[in-house]
Amino acid sequence: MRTKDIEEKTGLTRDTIRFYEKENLITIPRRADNGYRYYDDKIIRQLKMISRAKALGFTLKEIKELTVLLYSGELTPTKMAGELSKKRDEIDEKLLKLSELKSEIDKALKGLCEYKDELNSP
Amino acid sequence: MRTKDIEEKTGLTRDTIRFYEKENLITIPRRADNGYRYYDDKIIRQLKMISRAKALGFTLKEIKELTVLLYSGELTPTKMAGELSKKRDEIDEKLLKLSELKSEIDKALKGLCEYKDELNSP
DNA sequence: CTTGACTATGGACTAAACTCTATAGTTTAG
DNA sequence: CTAAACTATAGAGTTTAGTCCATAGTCAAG
Repeated sequence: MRTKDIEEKTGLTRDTIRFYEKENLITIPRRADNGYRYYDDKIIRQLKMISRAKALGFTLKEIKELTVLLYSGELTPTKMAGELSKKRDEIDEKLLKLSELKSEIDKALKGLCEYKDELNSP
Repeated sequence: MRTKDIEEKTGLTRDTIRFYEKENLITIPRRADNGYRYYDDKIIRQLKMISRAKALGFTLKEIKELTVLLYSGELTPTKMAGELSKKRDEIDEKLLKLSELKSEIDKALKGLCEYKDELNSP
């Protein structure tokens, strides 16, 4: 898959993807004879994961750690297990924070309903 | 509560809090006679919410919208309900993304366990 | 062949979100 | 009282994460 296609598929711009390649966030794509990049499925998965993690407030540094863990196969299984568990904990922390935020909004919405009910009550 | 205390309570630096004040992300704190800021509970709640939302990938612009919704009391209930519902949807989207990320990590961890099991199997 | 759409590159530029600097007043503990 | 720790300010400086620019090769359709 070439650059324009992958822009569409991932929602990331060419420049952003190039930036990620330069920062070693993704596997270096193979090149055709004309110098064009070809992105295989693995890289697409990486980019989708980056896009997702970015939207969740992970820094590129953190995301890089994650992609190394998930896609590079350079770590020993023991090391990987340890690091993945840490990442999992970070995610649980964010899940908690999101739930808290959601609760706050639900509370405000509930307050609005009660306010409305008061307006409508006889 | 004065600045150093609030730094500790929120995990945000003085400069960051000042920045948020300047950007109108928080209610302007009252001042003592000596010019020192005093932060009441409402502001502490605001700062904690900002800290949380920031860690979840919301931009300061988005966070500002949220604090207006939750803390300012300037919007009509109908408008508020609409906007809060939108924010709630955004959070649900992030919850989904987090779950997907967590699944990917769990899958990798599971793969490691199975790899270990294979090593240990007779 | 031509033209427009695609691709590439390196490096300059931008925006968001702080962080630091220089200066100076106030508080607190010894 | 003294010195260190606290507070304040405005504006300059830094970091992160892209985005743009200028240039030029390649592809595809007419």
